[in-house]
Amino acid sequence: MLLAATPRIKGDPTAVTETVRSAASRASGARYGNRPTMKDVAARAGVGLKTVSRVVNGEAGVSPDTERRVQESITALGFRRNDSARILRKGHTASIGLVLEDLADPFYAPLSRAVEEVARAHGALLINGSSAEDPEREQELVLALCARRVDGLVIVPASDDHRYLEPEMAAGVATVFVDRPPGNVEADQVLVDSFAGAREGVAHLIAHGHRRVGFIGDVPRIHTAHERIRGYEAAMSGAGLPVHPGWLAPGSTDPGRVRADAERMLNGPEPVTAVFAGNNRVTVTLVRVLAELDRPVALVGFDDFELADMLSPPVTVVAQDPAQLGRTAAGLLFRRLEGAHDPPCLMTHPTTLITRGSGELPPA
Amino acid sequence: MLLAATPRIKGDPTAVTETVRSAASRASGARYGNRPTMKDVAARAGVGLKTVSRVVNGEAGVSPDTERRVQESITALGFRRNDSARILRKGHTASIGLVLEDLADPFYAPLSRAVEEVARAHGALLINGSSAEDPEREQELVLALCARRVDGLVIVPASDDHRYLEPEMAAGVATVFVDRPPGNVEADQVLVDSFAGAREGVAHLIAHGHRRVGFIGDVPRIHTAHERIRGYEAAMSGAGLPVHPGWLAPGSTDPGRVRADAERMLNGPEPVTAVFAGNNRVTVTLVRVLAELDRPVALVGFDDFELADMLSPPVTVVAQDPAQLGRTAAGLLFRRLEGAHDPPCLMTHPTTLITRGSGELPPA
DNA sequence: GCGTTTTGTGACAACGTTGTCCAGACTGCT
DNA sequence: AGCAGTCTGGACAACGTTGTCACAAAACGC
Repeated sequence: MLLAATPRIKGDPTAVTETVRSAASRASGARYGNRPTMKDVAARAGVGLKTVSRVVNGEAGVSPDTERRVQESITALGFRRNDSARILRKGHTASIGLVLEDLADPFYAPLSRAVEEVARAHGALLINGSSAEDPEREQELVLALCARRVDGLVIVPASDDHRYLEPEMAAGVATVFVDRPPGNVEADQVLVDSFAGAREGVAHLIAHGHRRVGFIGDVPRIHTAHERIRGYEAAMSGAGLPVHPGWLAPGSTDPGRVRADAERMLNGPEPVTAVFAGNNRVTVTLVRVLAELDRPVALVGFDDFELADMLSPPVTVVAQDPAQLGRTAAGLLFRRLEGAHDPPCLMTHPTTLITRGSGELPPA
Repeated sequence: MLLAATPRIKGDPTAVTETVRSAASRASGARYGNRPTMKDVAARAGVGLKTVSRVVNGEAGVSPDTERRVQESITALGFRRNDSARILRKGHTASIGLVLEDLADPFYAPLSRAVEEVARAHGALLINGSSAEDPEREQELVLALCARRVDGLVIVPASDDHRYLEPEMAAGVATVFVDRPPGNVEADQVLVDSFAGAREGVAHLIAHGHRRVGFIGDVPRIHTAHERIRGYEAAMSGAGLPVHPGWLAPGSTDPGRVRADAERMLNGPEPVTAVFAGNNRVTVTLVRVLAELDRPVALVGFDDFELADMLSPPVTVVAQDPAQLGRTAAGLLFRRLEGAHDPPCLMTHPTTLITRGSGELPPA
């Protein structure tokens, strides 16, 4: 039978579809969507419901003989405990939620992985979602997770108002904010010192002789972006340098936007000799833009990224450790879940300037 | 109150911890861990339980006045429907599970994001976990997801035997395998033609004059790795070229291992003039190794990666589209969940050779 | 031999929701 | 006024599990 007539999976015009028909075509007579329950197991083993529950949960007080019968019955029926029912009964879910901007972003992916690792160590599962930097979508996701009764939440906020979380937090959902602070709510926060990091990065450029330094970063609505702008301004004014309006270009991380603004400040009336990039997305685009120029322009980027050291010139960065951020946040969360009742705390991680070459280029 | 005395979060010796005490210190009198239920809402609104259910679910048959009273009661109590109970009652969870090797791997992160996006479009949440290439951990994760009664599973297998999934699949858990085929089970599969891709990549090197081509890839236990080895061998033998035993180096993707094997085949008795890298992890390490040499060695890598075009020389790759893979797999999954009953199918995506320079270097 | 503990087991209610079914209060019609 | 039909609302059981409690049988002390 060919699948040509079945509805096409949208968006994969190239894939070749075949029908699989391998080895033993099992004639499993099991009913679809109708799983055995403890009651079924009990009936088959000729024991009471509760006895099955005891065996499944490894509780004491079951004779070896009974246990064997129950186990046999379990495997024969392919029984698996329904955790939904268990959760309903026990009141907690052994799962935590993670909401961040983009799961696929090289900055957030390690963070996510680290949170997962900590969750696993605590026997919890991780449900995660990407907010795509959309406050409404963040809220929608977070509340969906709350409805699932996750035990706790790790949030990289896209929204700047988290009052919608108040009833949830009051009801006992532990919540930790990472990378950016919450709005209008008191909760644990794990942040990076973006201000100091950006200031150090820009000061580094100034120390290498630059007086016209540009900044291209994310939209200032985002806390970290705002802090990095502040860091840039502090470094410039700290060195007694003016900031020409064309040098400061916050906006989306869309490569087109970044490129346009970069070209404007590189070819404008007061051309910059160095650029500071507000995050790894911007840095990557700037690497391309600067490579096309015929004169060297210094570059320091916020966030480290893979192969930064293999580019020419190698890229100097203000590095942060996203995995560490995730570990810290998740650690904090589980400490709360285990009953820590300290007032909400703020943990600030420092950044590290890694000099590789691009940030040490002298002004052209 | 200082937190210095509280248990330290392990592994962040550098972070600075403070206590947060901001704006309005809310004196919320809500009880902890004891959420209002529909019953509570009903009592407060002076209506029946089912009426609340109707309002919450937007069902018809509630007068505007009653609805208003119920809504008021809901917001006043901070009620949120308990989806655990709902799931138990309704029988499906509107969530799917994704198990892959490493959420943070630049190859899998976009795949994961794509699956999430499709899930979201279908109103489902995504629970995911990393198997870390450990078959036991894969099974543990998958079964935990089944116990949560996810509606479907997308799996990048680490194991080569999925008979443990039979009862689950028989019970109606839709399952799609991505990137690698399942073992001993019939199910939908979304694969990439690794064999053809690798053969094309190696043939490309041969076409540029190389006769001593090395292969460094992942452990052959992994299906894709095995296929790529086969592709390498097919290209070599297809061109009538011998394969010196030292030229074929499958193993872990650990940089140390890759570097050691690379150096062996570059400096051995029959030094290779070109290397084919079995995946993006290997390619990245090889870029570093080759950059240290004083002679040019050609390189083609399986998997595209960010900034490959900005290295010197720019890296020629056999590209696949992980996001597309994820979209296809998730699409297939939801088609099943919506009731498609075709026999299991196999969708094979082709690869694309992207020539950038490193694969077109002539033999030294 | 009796009472007393210990051990193994099961009946039953509860977790919070939704589906079914029924009842009362209207409406509009003869 | 009487009747059918519609609209609104609620009582109740069920989903599959676990905690509580009670009860029988076996094991113990005297």
